[in-house]
Amino acid sequence: MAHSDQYIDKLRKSGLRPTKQRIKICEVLFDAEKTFHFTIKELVKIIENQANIKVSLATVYNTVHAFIRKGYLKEIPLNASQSYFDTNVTHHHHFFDEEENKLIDIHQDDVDEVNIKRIIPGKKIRSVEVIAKIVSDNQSQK
Amino acid sequence: MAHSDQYIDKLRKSGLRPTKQRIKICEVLFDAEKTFHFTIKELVKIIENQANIKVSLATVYNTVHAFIRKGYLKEIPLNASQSYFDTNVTHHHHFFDEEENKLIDIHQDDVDEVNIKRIIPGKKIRSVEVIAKIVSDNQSQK
DNA sequence: CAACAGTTTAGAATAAATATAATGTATTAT
DNA sequence: ATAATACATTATATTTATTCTAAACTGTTG
Repeated sequence: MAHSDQYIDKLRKSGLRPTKQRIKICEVLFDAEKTFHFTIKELVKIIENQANIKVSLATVYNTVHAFIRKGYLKEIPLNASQSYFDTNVTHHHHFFDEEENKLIDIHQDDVDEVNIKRIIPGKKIRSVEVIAKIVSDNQSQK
Repeated sequence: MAHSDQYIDKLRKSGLRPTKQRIKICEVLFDAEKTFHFTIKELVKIIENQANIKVSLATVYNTVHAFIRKGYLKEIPLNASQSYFDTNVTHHHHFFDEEENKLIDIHQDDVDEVNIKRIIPGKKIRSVEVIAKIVSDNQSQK
């Protein structure tokens, strides 16, 4: 299976040995047809449902964070009670639906390059993310 | 004191009665020469230092959230273990220094208008925020 | 001054995230 | 292969931010 090799590669590059549990996590994260957003809790639930194997919370946390460090996952900047992660690591942005508490991807092409004129001496920009909060548009009413 | 009247006004408009504790919170938040960022913990510490009066955690949380609802404070979208708030409610953006865990304002004029081409049916954009994560620029090294 | 509505508070409850320490598994050198 | 070693996994405990709760308090009104 070609996928499996990729997972092993990702794990090794993240400084982790390829174990059954970690490969299972990779399958859920990187085998999906589409990229998706998740919280740790949701990820654990998905694994539990699909799985013939038990993976502990701690392992999930550790593996996800190793992938974040390495850039295989992204954390979505959102002040929520739980952290949101994204398997889409390409440069893109988000709508956050405040009423349904749902994230929606905005493709990079749908947002003009964000041009920041200010610079901080000795620092460089590692990433730029746009969060657009949306709500129902009840323009008709009132 | 003219300031005091403003505080009472803000509290009333937020659906809160003007009490000693709440006015104290207003003083710390809205009396500063410059706008600033804070976590609840930091806010409590500032109040404790300045104060002749004890204000409980619960009161601080409740009051801050009432102000957020009303738009007198802004929550900064950042996936951190604690929530970050901003007394600057004008439209602006942030650098987040990942090494020092520090927020830096970016004035609206320093970022070109973010143009989002995509729309979500039935929804309207309530706010657009840019977060630029920055790290040390060790360009000299390798 | 008694009754009432709304406040404040300390402490308890909740929940996410992280740390710990014991047990389990894989790898290495022999 | 096998013993020795290094790394993993797990359940559980801990930590920390936030929210809830219930009792005590304050101030206003009849």
